[in-house]
Amino acid sequence: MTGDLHMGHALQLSLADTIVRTKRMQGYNVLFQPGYDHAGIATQNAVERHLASQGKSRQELGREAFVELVWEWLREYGGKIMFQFRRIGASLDYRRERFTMDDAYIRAVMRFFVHLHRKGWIYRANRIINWCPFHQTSLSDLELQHEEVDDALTYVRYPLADGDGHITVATVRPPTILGDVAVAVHPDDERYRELVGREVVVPVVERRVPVIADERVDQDFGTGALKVTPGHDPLDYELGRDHGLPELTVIGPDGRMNENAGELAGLNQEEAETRVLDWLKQHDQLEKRESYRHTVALCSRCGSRIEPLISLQWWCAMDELKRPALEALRSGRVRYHPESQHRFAVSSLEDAPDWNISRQIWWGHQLPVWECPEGHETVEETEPDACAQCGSRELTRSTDVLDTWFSSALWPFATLGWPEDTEDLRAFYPGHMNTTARDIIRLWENRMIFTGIEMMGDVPFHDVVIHSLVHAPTGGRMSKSLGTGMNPLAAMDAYGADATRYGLMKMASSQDVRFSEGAIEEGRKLANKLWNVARLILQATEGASPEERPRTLEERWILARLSQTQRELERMLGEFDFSHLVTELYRVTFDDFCDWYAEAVKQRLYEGDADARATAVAALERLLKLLHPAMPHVTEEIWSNLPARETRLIVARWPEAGDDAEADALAAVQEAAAIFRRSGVLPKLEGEEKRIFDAVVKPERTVPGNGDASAEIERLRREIARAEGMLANERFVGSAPPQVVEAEREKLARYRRELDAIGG
RNA sequence: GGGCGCAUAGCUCAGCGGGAGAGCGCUCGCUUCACACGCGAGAGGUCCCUGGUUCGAUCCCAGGUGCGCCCA
Repeated sequence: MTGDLHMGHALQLSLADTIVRTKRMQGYNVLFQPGYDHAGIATQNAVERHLASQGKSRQELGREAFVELVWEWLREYGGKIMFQFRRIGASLDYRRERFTMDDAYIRAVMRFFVHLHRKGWIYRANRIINWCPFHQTSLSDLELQHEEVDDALTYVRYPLADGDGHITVATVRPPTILGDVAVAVHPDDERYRELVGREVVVPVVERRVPVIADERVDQDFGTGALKVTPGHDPLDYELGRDHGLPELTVIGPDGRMNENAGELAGLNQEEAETRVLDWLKQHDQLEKRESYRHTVALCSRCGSRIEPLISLQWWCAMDELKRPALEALRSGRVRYHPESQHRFAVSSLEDAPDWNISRQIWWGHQLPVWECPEGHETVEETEPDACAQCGSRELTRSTDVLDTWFSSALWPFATLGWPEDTEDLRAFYPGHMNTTARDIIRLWENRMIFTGIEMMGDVPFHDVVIHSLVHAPTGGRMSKSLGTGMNPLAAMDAYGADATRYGLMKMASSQDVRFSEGAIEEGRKLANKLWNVARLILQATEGASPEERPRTLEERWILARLSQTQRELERMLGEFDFSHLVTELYRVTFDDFCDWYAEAVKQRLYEGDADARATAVAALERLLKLLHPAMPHVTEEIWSNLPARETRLIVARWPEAGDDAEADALAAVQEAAAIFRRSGVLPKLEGEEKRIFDAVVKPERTVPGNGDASAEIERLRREIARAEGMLANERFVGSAPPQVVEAEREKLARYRRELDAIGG
């Protein structure tokens, strides 16, 4: 909400808007709805930074004042992006803007939470979670970033309790030694077999802990002996749970050593590490340190190193929710495009663990959970008068808020008035398509699907288009901090919004794509070409009314060609093949419309041929309509200069694709032009073909290219030899499909005709 | 370690069983009355490597090499 338009938005809007505009022109009742989620952590982070710059903290303000400050902040800085959406031409229904913190939306979120809680699918439990020490909140697995860092691997000797030797353990986090409750080895590991069941002494705290055996230990990591710290490592947490070990935490929510750390309590981790290493050196238990490169989890918002921590959180059980959603994916009721992303979405959902939905921040939907002094929990959509169990009136609301995605999951129907039964819901739920990037599949798409099925009884949409990730021109991730970010607003300044849309769609082909300024330049060229050919036609037709009255070959041909192209475009749109779609728009404009049709008909327009003029305006209209969904601004502007237009182009009727039998009717002329331009040999053409050839090629003023007749003869002879060779091969003629052999014979005949025509 | 994907013209990328393509860049020629953000022509490629299947492989299969992204 407080961000600027980035490449991802621009690409997504370009794709979606192209579909939306086409469907709207085709007569569908289209809803393309804008809005924002409240971006809990990101927004709170921004406001806290602002506070910090004034030397204040949210704790000083208190919760209520802080939340009010966030609202002020949003009023001041929020919503700018909606103007940027307009600028790129996204034809959203801007009157219907929604926000996940609207009162009505909050009611929907409360309804959803209470619904799941009553079903028993929301529960509270102590588990190891990802803790951001900066934001002081839990994070879901999906809100992390992973980054490679250079670290040290420390080899530490743990003496056996009975005084006979030691086990060496390798760790990247020495301070967690204080929380060790065991040392684990692999049961098959010969080196440690005899030690299983004995005890070792944990350094610094000098606690006796058992040596246990577990198959999950990686024998090849470090020394093959693993220190077990259930309080501070996810794998250790599982080991500890399965072996009935205590869960000891030594690092607190603030990232500092806690009271269990004895004399190290209160130190930050850097200080604690120094103290632990000193102790180890003094006691000759530090075997060695070696450099070690590994990936660590960071908070995707602030970059702090994530602290795995045992914490009491609210969870949403996934087993029941995901079952019908998986069924919808497997049956194709919801289909991700391309197919590879469908498989990814299915496996992501299959593997989805229970969802940590609580966050310890202030900005968001506060949980509808009230507690009485007895510790009873009352869960209601609105504040209850008394505890449901003991009737106490001293109720305190939970201080946790919900994961932003928990509320976003309701977007497809909460924005339409749910839980009220509204006309909008009946008209627009379920929707049809949704488009986003791959990393949003697990965060949002899958969650909208199971939420829609659970609350609405149907999926929220049927097609999900996963578009490419746009990378920096150098290939890596786009990143503001690396200076490799590309700004779509700058691209629009330099090339225009239509060109930017075109370029982004051109890039939307493969899974990952490098940002290419050339693609946007191509879009600008197309817009410019279109503008100029429209000028030609408007100037040369003197206000003629559009009407398709084809009298000549080039007119029958261009109308057939436009119809054929339109069918191709419709097919590509149906397959969400945007890259080929815009390429086809470029081709039909430059090659068909400008280079052939416009050149061929130009003279007749100047001469005042009424049929030619009416047909030219009509053909231009069809071209504008085909281009409009991809390039709305320039087409609308040209359209506004057209005579006798009945409406604005955005709501004009999509054309009916007509007969395209004559779509190749210019082939002979085009072939002749190619030969002439290469070789200077004038072809034998008559009647209309001759007239079109002369008008387009202008042989009297054309200096043939670098080739000459002999080069052309040479080329054709090579082709003939190749085709003859293939057809002389009995195994080819015998094994290849008949139509392939036949095609080869036809090509041979054509080459011979052409050779004959130029006198070879 | 697991998953997905990519390697084709100088660059960005299409094509994916029967003659190697586009746009940009480059070279050459065009004051053609819509457009030089233009028109026309041209040069430029062991289609990553090694095997296999096939009458035929850039395309299918196996292995290798080099990259990118996501997740442990």
